[in-house]
Amino acid sequence: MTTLSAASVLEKLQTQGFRLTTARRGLVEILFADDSLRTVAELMTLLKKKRIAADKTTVYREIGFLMERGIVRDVEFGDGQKRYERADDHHHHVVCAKCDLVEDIPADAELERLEKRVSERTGFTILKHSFEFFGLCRKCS
Amino acid sequence: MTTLSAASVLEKLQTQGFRLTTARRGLVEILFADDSLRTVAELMTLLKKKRIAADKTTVYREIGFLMERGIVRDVEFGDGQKRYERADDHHHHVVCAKCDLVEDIPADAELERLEKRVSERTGFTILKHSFEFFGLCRKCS
DNA sequence: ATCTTTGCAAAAGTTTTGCATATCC
DNA sequence: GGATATGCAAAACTTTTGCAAAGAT
Repeated sequence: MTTLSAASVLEKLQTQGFRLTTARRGLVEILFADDSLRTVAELMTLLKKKRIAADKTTVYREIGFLMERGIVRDVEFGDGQKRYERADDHHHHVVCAKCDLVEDIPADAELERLEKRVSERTGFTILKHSFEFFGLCRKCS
Repeated sequence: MTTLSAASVLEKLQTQGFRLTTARRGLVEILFADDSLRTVAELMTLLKKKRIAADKTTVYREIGFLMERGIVRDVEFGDGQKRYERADDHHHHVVCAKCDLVEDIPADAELERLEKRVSERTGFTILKHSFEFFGLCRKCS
């Protein structure tokens, strides 16, 4: 699983006939700068910092566009708003119930093996999975 | 982990000074009849079948009440509405992306061991986790 | 009688849709 | 020109809140 650069994602989209608008470029750059999870509100703030004006409709639509193409994926923590992250570089999260700190869980072969186990036991063809852990971080516990 | 009956849950609540209203009784009976996941809309339909009239506010409030007491828990599949299930009898789900079939994943010691591993690796005190698998069921794949 | 629970209406919050306009190639 | 992308306003949905009334013990 290679880690993509914002530039390569954008280039590929352009090749496919899609346009490199400032909103698209900004969002891809933000989401591929690191592996953090962003709400739509956060994405809009970050776009503003880049001096990119974009309506929330545009942000929702662009995120949808990027999800349909498997570039971005969404994660839900159960607080009512979805969070988005780059879809390559697959990993999972621990969320602190007190301070909302989100950290990645280091890659774990055992974690990934589970998909096969579950497939064998249920007969489902597993396309994706979501593992989230909730607890107290080192400072809060 | 014992599997509770609706009656025992209700009895305990009564002991604690809470009232056994028809809405409370109906919701606990519905949620403890099996281990399926229910949206608020579904809960309201099921209440109606039991000839129990309850406002959606009441259902939301009652679910909140039951969650605060650890009787019910919520699970998110990412489709915008929360689903609720009995909190005892812990297990996980596979969801079919095509027909929305939800099945339980058979108990798996390896699955549960992960919580400890994650705790060790991140330093978090893990309070709960959520594992959901999405794919195609036997009929749809 | 008292504390719990309810219903109704309204509000809040996130996400989606319609449509006309603008933009890129 | 023709497809893609955008903004604005309005709608759609789920969930929450305020408050007065009703219900349970």
